[in-house]
Amino acid sequence: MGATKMDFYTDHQIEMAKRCKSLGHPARIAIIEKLMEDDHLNCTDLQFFIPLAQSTISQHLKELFNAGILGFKVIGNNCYYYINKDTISQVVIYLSQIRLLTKDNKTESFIYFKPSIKQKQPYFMRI
Amino acid sequence: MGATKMDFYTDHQIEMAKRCKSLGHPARIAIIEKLMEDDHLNCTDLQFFIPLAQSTISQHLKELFNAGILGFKVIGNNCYYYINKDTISQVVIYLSQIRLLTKDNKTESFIYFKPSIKQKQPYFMRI
DNA sequence: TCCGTATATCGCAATATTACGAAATTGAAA
DNA sequence: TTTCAATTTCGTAATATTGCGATATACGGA
Repeated sequence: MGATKMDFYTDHQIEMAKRCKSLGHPARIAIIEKLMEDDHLNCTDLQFFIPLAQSTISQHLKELFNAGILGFKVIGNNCYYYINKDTISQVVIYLSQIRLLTKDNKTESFIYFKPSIKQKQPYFMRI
Repeated sequence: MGATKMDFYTDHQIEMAKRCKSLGHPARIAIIEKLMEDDHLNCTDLQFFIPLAQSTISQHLKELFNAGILGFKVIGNNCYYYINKDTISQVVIYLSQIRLLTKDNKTESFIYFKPSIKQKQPYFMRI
């Protein structure tokens, strides 16, 4: 279908997914890395660093803004986006909690190939 | 087009985007939260917690596996996925660096509405 | 061996995303 | 006022994602 079923999930799950999703495109990662170096780049400037049309970059900026990852300021006719550190922190805290609260899996395992399944990596089987 | 231009980006950017993208769906967030609580759930068990078809859950598990977020073990006929803490750590470290290396924007600003633009939030204008 | 369970894969339909060029809007400059 | 530059929005085409049912494969037990 392509349409995500939304009625089951919590607001927090939906919010975290939206934030991660907005980071889930290499162009948007590249934009963030550029803005990290220089917070005085406008949409036009970013065209020189990322080989996409200006309208496409604008769309990516909008998506990052809608996810709360970026904010922006208007100076005259120029629009300067900046990284919203608070939002990044929230994602970092969430993922850190996932990592911390996940139990270590100390079970011994050995490599086991399940022949029918076309995975690129082998299965690991616990005895 | 719908097809991401890939030739420009670094491997690291593509990898980070892939990892974030795999976290960018509420069903996959919900799966991870369940696996965090209990690492002994198989695909069939997850159906009781997440209202999606088994084939759909299997697809989500595969995507998380392909992004390196999950690993799995086969015991008999059951397949137990577990959270790959190392991968989560890598994402945490990457985002922490973004946050740390981003300069604080101390410029004063005031709220400014640009009437033509249908953003939900006001623009901020630096004097 | 045959059957049931678990799971990945396939095929399909509906929707979303990505990308671009063109058009519209605004502020600033001429 | 007219023009220019910056940016968002629109329209459109190509591709990707999401979700489901059906199917195929493998394992374990009867």
